[in-house]
Amino acid sequence: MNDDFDLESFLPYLLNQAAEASSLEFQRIYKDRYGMLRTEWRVLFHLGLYGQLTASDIATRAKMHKTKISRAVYRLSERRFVTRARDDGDRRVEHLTLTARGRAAYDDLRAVARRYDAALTDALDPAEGAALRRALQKLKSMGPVPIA
Amino acid sequence: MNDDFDLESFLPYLLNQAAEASSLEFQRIYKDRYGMLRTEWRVLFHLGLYGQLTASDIATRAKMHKTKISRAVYRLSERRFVTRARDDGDRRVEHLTLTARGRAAYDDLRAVARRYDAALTDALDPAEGAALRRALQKLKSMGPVPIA
DNA sequence: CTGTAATAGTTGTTTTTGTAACTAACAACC
DNA sequence: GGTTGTTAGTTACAAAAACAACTATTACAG
Repeated sequence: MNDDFDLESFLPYLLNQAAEASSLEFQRIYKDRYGMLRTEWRVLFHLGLYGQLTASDIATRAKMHKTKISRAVYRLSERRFVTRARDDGDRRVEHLTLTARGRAAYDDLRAVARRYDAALTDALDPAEGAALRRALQKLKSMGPVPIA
Repeated sequence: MNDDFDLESFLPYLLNQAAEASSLEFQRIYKDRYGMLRTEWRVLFHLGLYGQLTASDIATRAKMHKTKISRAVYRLSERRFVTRARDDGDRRVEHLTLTARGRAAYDDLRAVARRYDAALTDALDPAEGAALRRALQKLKSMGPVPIA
């Protein structure tokens, strides 16, 4: 029944499994501590890292759909993690900023992320880890691959 | 606003982005050609690769929840990609097999997957690709990492 | 100006997933 | 043989994601 194709080393499959496994515990933390969803965590991190941004900025940077961001921002502002401020020049756009509470959550989670990343990296040979990151960067910023 | 933490190289995030990017086009193919969902494709591949299996076998191998598999099997059998046969000894278990139609779909998609994987691999240095697969295997089969 | 297109963000509806509770069949122990 | 526990798989309900249509505002072409 078997042939030469190996599902376990098919890159899209393998990547998904590794991504899922490596996200699990971190997810548990931001969920348990702050009741956040994945999208919310991402928005929080973008604001923490890059400062004031608009929803569109985040959509572009994080490659997430704007509706997901809209809802994430809604929930984050509801819980006082971010504040929204209308732009004076263009009243369609909203500038998003972390509140003190939001920044505290970000600082906390960033510290966890750092330790978590370090722990993952430790499980790999140094060269392997470096190659992994390089390869992942290439893959993620690779356009559509021409196949049949 | 910035500090030394880099979101773009945080492994869980990076892995997710790479996984998503690298799955996109393959997903489009099994969806367009056979109207399959990700779970359905996975079930199909497991049956194609390992022959007759039960839902539980697949759940164990693919680390997917049994409800997902139950629904995937339902849809696959509805569309005549797989057949279900009760076990005589133990009437709780069902043996799943690909139909001719299912095997044809599997053969087709496996060929696509092979080409797709090759194309992805080509975008990487040979050593990089090898390190990537090794690292991903380690990550996916790594237990919970002890963090704060 | 004014009508048309474009952009920022939101809302509504449909799919898909996650989780928990369920049924049916078997096992095993007394 | 009758409880109690376990396993295979399904179903029901709640949470989340995907997709499309929408409002409000700005740009801009004639």
